[in-house]
Amino acid sequence: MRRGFFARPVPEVARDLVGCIVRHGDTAGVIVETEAYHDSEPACHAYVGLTPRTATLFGPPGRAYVYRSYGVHAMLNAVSEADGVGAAVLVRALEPLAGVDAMRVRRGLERTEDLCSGPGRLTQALGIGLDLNGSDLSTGPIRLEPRSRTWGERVLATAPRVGITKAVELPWRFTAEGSRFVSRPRPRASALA
DNA sequence: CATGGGATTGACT
DNA sequence: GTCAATCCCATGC
Repeated sequence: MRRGFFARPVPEVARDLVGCIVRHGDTAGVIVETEAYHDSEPACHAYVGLTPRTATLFGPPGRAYVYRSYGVHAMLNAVSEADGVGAAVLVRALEPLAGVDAMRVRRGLERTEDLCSGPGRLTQALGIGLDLNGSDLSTGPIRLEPRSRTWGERVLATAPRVGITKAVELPWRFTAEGSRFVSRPRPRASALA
């Protein structure tokens, strides 16, 4: 993925990442769900300003922001917008593409639909840990790759973001409509222009 | 220094 | 449907 891809308004980056590929080691998946976060709205970690926790968010675009959620799960984000702006795209669900057996071992599950259908699940399936916070998404170890040509046919849907208590009205969740690999709750789809 | 609160998940009623 | 696990960090005294 070109580095300039991420230096744009974060809702656009989130929308355009649906259909792209996340690769880590021998595992990979197609992104079917994302959410946008921006320091101007209170659901974003960067809303509180520059702190040790949010330093990666305010850094240059195209890096990974990986943080621990609920003391348990690792969450993968792609830092976006200009250096100095705190914004990122949360990757919420993947359709497994490669290394599916390794994903099953890491997750301790068999059903393909359960391997990567949630932000904490997909990091476990791909073996993505907190040590990758700040790493470059163009060079790896985590890499983001462009959409395949066939993806252009898929319909995109927008919905409110999941699991937040503030700025709940913003339609900044983006999903591949009809995908069985989107996380719960399934969005009530509204077509995106 | 103490406290409260999560960008969730999985197990259980 | 409800609920606990689990821990980092931002905030306030």
